[in-house]
Amino acid sequence: MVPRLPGGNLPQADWVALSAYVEERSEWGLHPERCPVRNVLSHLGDKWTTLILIALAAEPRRFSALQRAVPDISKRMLTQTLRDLERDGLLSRHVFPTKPPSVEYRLTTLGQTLLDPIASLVAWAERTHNEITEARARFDAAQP
Amino acid sequence: MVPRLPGGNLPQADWVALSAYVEERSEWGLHPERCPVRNVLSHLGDKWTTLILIALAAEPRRFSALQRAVPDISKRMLTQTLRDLERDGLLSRHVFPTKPPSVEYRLTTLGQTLLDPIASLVAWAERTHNEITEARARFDAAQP
DNA sequence: CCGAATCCTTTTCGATACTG
DNA sequence: CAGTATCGAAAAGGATTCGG
Repeated sequence: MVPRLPGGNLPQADWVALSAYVEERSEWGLHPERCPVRNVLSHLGDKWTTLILIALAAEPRRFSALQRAVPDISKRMLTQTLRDLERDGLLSRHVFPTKPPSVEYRLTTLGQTLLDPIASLVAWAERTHNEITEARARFDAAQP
Repeated sequence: MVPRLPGGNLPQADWVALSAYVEERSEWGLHPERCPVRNVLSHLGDKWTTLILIALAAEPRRFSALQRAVPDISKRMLTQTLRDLERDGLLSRHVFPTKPPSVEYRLTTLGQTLLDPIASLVAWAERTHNEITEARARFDAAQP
């Protein structure tokens, strides 16, 4: 049994895919660990991961270049985020034995495949951020 | 000047869109607040928002139904997440004056438009989570 | 230049108890 | 049923210092 469309005007592919996903997993809901979506989202969920991936979209960059691309990240968080991404196989780290040493980070093939979903999110954000800002203002104005 | 492709085999649309985005904003980098992407991502970044949106993809649900769909969320976080989504205009809240009262949440038109990017992410997660798990194991095994 | 280590603050979240 | 209020634990993040 396919549930009815919420508004009646949404492209099918989106909600069908998502509700199918939820239905298939209804035995254990969206439980943590066993659920790949939870796993991935918890990753992209942190403050910096997606920004680093975006900064590496066009070309490999060095540590200091990444710091300039994301101006308000600390060295600590940049190091940690890069390590996590390397661990997941989304980027690779290349050390050049210059003096002083330089280190380059580049997306792996796997990492590049994530750019498509991210680009989709970014485009959505640009399209809708005015509308969202207005919605927030309305909501706050209606509050006692 | 368009930067060179990292691997040489990525579909153009993705990285072109993203690097264009970064280049355009290079004056102020990806600074917080002024940057819609930061704003949106910080939202989807939290632990529950995306899961709630997925749970509402197919049909409107009541508070308790949402708790069943996302079994490990607390009432506190469910309330808070729903409020934030309502504030952003992504879902609407409908109170039915029954006894005891029931409250239904449904995606707005704006909220529905976010399902497309989310579905893209979910699909990516399903495609790649095996590969990511293996990458993690390799990385951890290589560690002293 | 790149990053590890330490300390400390802020934010997020869960448990519990209580209300219309 | 659908929340609110309060508290404390835990995680995330920032500042600083040090080293290869």
